Amino acid sequence: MMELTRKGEYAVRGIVYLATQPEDKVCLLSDIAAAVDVPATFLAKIFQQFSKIGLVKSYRGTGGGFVLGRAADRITLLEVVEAVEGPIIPNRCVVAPGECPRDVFCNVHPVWKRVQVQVRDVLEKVTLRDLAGL
Amino acid sequence: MMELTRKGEYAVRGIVYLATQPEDKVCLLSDIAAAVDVPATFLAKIFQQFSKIGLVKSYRGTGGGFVLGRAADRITLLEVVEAVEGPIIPNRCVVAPGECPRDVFCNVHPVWKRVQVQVRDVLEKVTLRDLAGL
DNA sequence: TCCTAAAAGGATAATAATAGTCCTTTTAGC
DNA sequence: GCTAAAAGGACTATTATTATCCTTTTAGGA
Ligand code: SF4
Ligand code: SF4
Repeated sequence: MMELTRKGEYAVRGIVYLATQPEDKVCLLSDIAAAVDVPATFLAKIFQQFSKIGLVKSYRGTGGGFVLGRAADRITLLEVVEAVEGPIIPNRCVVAPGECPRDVFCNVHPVWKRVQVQVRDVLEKVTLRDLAGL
Repeated sequence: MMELTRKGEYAVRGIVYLATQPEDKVCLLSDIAAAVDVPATFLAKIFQQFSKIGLVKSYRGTGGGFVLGRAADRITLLEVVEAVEGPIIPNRCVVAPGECPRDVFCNVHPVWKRVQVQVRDVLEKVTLRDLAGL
């Protein structure tokens, strides 16, 4: 239960690797993929998602590649994970009131909410700089 | 991400309902299923899992049904969830050292461990008695 | 002992999600 | 115009989820 998918795992690996590189260095997707041992075509999709929301900046054509969209200490693990896995939702009822008709009287509901807060809290306190370990 | 499956949700609903009943009352699966709005055939499978590990006691034949295997305040939400969803594993590397060859130098690894601890902690502190709301 | 109630177990099936691959298109540098 | 590299789209294989249905076992009661 609550397992990160490969996609999520690959996403973290890839962007953490970027964070270990000099911040002005434009990295090739193929290099990143090789370095973190992820299928390049799959990682491409992931970085496209990152790019759309500005987590990374991409340059096309010769000399192109990727750099972080912000300083490594201003990107949290939570952002990275949510970018590819979607929001942290331990149970559908936490997403919005009314999702489950039982939520008005349900005592379990607040527990899932608590789980959500705790997980988000852990992930939010970790930045790419922490993970790069420099 | 981290979403409980229907099975898990149904499992919680079903056993919480049992906890709201008088503790010596043998409840029919069909009644439980109707009360918590879950397909009876599906809930049957879930309660079979509960039964195997003693979370509920089952009686077959006429007058049969289910009762809690222990007092409601001695069954935690964690146990219930893990019974049907398996252990709380935010990422494969937390299950055992060596699962991922990178874990020796990986800074992300301990974060997932922390997530695991936090989630387990929240769920462990809640018992069926709390959830039954009596 | 036979009938009926009820859970246990097993097989199967439809749908959705995951984990990719491959090909074409766009963009940019030389 | 050639080449490098990311972006986008279509497609596929595998696995997990969400069930349903049928048969078997167990037990109670007439
Ligand atoms: S935990 Fe309660 S509110 Fe949430 S989905 Fe389950 S029954 Fe509904
Ligand atoms: S978080 Fe680190 S140790 Fe865990 S699977 Fe990913 S790379 Fe491996």
